[in-house]
Amino acid sequence: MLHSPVLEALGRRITGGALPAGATLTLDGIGTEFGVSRTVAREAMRLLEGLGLVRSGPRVGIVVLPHDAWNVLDPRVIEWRLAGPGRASQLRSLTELRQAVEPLAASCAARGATAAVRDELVATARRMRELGEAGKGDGEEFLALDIQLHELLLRSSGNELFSALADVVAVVISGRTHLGLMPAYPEPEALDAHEAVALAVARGDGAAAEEAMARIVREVRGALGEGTRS
Amino acid sequence: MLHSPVLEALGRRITGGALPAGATLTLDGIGTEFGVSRTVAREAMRLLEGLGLVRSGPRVGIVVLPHDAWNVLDPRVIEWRLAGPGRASQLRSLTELRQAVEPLAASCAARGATAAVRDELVATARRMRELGEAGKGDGEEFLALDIQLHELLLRSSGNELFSALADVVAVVISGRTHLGLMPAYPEPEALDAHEAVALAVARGDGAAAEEAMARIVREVRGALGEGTRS
DNA sequence: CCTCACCCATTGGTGACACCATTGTGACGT
DNA sequence: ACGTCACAATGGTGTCACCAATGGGTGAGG
Repeated sequence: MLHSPVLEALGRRITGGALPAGATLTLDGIGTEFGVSRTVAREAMRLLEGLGLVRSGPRVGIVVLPHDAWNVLDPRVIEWRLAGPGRASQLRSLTELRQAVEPLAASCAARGATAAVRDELVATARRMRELGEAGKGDGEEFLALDIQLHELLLRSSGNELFSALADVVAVVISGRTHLGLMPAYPEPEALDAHEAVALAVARGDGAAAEEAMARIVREVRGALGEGTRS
Repeated sequence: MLHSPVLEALGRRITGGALPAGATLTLDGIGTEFGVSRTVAREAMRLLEGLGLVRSGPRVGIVVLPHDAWNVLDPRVIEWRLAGPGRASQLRSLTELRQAVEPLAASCAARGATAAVRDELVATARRMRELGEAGKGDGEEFLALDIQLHELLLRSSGNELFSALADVVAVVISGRTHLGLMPAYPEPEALDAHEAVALAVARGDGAAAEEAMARIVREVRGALGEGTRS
């Protein structure tokens, strides 16, 4: 897979704004810049076209499209934008999406999760409380548990569209701690809410799970929304 | 653009289940079947790979991946699955996603929409009521208005991720009437709810907009959830 | 029966080529 | 001076023939 370098570089360059909408590229240009043949440049370009980042036509070359034509829900586009400038804005959009999706996903999981998943959820929440109360709320282990809990919920929702967001949510959560936005001692309410979700799902109480998850996401949103009012 | 036929055909075949997970293809096979060169077969295959439908490697050919590896949020995948068997299940998943996203989007739109959009929303809702009470709830014009209202809301939410779902929601809505699931005389509650959303957004009342939109989507879900209990 | 090395089918990547749509330019006429 | 039309340059689209790399099946050997 030799496109990776080309695709990655171009994708990041476009989503990062280094190549603004309306900028044009040529296959030969790409080929010579990356020291790669026309064919692989073409394939990378096709992928970019599939992501809605560019449009190509004879005589005009490869034109960068405005951001409202992008497939902003594609994991690759999300990752690129999360890595470039505008990371904060992207994080807010994603958190808003989480706010919409995760409560309902939790409610669905309360109806559809297997017994094994229910057990794992409460065990995870319990472990999170232990670590949090030990002042390790900003550590890798706490992060891994946090991700695991949310991923378990989304994947057990019985809705493949929610499951598809699990990776994205994982990236968002890890982004928050790696950006140093997590306190060593998490808010007790956050710990309570995580445990409440797990327990509600375990006993099949969809409404309670939904409400507790809504509390979690609201807290997350408040934590990173400070100062960046749109 | 010669990949379109190949990409479309293969995509539909895979998402439709005609090519089950584990099935293998070869570039030469694709080329001869569609009367196309290896290069374009390769590019079509790259696109499919980008959608998570297949994986390709030397000596192994192109293998179809299980459905949990698919980019189920990609508009093309959604369209293909909506056209094939499993349309009903896909429709339920999408409606669940709408249930999660649209209420929050309406709430955001109440804060962010322009004056022009607010006016257009109430005009659209009013026109829907007229048509609905005239017994044209299953017609093309009513459908167009319904789509317009939801699209305006999503696009005015100020969240690009919600905006990206506008096309999908449009397809879902149109799918419902084209499948003959819309009554000529819509439920009065549905008409009321649409108007309530428009008015709430117009006066900037996010909570009311959210609540009214939740009513709409709940009604939709009930309408197509009958009989297909999972 | 298990292990391991080898073979070869099939993708990955390259370069050269013909084709054609689009666009910009310039000539021509009014 | 301005509009129209035709032509040529540009750069993507599709094809072909070729070589390199890889990895799974196969068969020999323990």
